[in-house]
Amino acid sequence: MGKELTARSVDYSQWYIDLVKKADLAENSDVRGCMVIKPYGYSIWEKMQQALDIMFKETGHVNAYFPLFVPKSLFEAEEKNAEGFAKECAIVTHYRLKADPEKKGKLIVDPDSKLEEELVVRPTSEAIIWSTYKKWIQSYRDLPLLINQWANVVRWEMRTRLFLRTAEFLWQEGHTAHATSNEAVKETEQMLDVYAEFAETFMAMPVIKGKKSDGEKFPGAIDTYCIEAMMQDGKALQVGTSHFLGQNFAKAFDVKFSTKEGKLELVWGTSWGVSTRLIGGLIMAHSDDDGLVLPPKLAPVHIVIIPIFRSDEELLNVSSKVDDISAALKAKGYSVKFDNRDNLKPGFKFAEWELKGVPIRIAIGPRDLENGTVEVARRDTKEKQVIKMDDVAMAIPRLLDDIQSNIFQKALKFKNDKTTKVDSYDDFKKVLDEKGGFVLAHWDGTAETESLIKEETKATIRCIPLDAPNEEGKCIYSGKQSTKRVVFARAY
RNA sequence: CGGGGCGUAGCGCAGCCCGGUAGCGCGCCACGUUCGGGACGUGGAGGUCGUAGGUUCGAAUCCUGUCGCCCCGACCA
Repeated sequence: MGKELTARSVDYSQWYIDLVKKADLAENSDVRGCMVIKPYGYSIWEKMQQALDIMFKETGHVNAYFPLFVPKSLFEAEEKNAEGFAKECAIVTHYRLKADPEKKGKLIVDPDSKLEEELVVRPTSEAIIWSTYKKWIQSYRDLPLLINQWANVVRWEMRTRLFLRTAEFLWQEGHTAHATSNEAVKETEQMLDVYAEFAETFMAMPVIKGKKSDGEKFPGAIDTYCIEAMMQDGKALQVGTSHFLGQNFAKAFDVKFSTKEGKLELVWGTSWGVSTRLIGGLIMAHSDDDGLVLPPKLAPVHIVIIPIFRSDEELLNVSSKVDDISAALKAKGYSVKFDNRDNLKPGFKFAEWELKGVPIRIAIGPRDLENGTVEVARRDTKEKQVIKMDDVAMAIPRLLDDIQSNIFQKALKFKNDKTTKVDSYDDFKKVLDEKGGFVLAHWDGTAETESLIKEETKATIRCIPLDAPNEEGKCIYSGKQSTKRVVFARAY
């Protein structure tokens, strides 16, 4: 990726794309706006899925799967939702091709196969799921209904960027139905907490939990909660959302239940999701000029072992030791890769695995065999130490824990250092241009002010933080009264 | 949809202005020397130059159309 670029340079965006490609995570597909996730990139997604899925199950959710296609009449049922997504939908209008009578070997859409009703390729699944929930929910005994699905969705974005915004992406979407507003709000907040915990514990990425302004919230939601993370160029990235839907979808799809008292009431809903964008966030939050830095809890390979050898015989000797070490580490549940390729020199392998972000590298050569030692190098700080072979199985777990927390602390410090309180519009603009990051400022709560600030500075209100203390102040733009600071930032 | 750029070997690119045997680097294959921080030598395989048409004795190169991609905007719960 070239030493002239650093993780925080103005060319961050290009640097990021290059890294995604060089680390073998993903590439642009020949299909417009779509992405091919390569095996190494996908394995990171699988690690994320595993961890999240456990957390969803622990909070009482189950997995199911709903159709990719949403009949247009269902899609338009919840007006705000439909309107919000209308401009970025792929639509199926025909179901058949036929041989082109004009051009041999070519196919055309068969005009006779026009669908009576178009099918929208889901940009999100509320419509199809709530139309199904109507059939599933009759009584308070059917509630709460706590379902998640792992799926792909399609949003026909004008411009795309690997992982951060692609025309098709993978995600999970939870859709729950509840008997009371209070319970649904609790669910919304609980899942936001799950996301925040996942981001901080697994991704080692500190986040701010908050609510979106009315202008930024999910179409069809009463409240949109989100977690916002900071990338190393100081820009914000929304990495998860949780929506309190009120009774909007229940109304649109006529989903009612009988209460214990025999009354018929509309159910209350939530939806929440995280996507493969998390991978982009992970990369941009931790990587350095040598490549990815993966937190141990999400690294597909925890430890790579690189043999140093001159001859087949030396490789054989090293290998037998490696087998012992590798077996001991695997027994503790770690993923271990023995890179015994004989066409590459050790230095090349070091660089390559660093590029891929493997947290720990162990090198073993003839010298180590003599001394009963190995060289252990950690990816995050690049420190190397020589330790006794017998100590490896004990030392590695500690080291991995240390790496996990070190990466988090580093990101936390960065986030805190790049978070600034400002009280005037001039300071606001100055901080955005010179320092970047999150800017905490008073806002009068109006959509007009929000959109004017966005227009003039490209900064958006990332969220109204849940933990913001009440504080009297004046809106930096309009000077009107405000009781809380909100988080502004330029964002991806 | 606007502004800019690019389609030539698996990848990255040169060649095009000024038409004349399709090249370079990386990677790949074989052999040898190397191997504790991105090795080297020798030999080899691999391309209808995005696509359609035109000009020409002859087109990667000139002309026209067309398709696609990338970057910057507009757009983006």
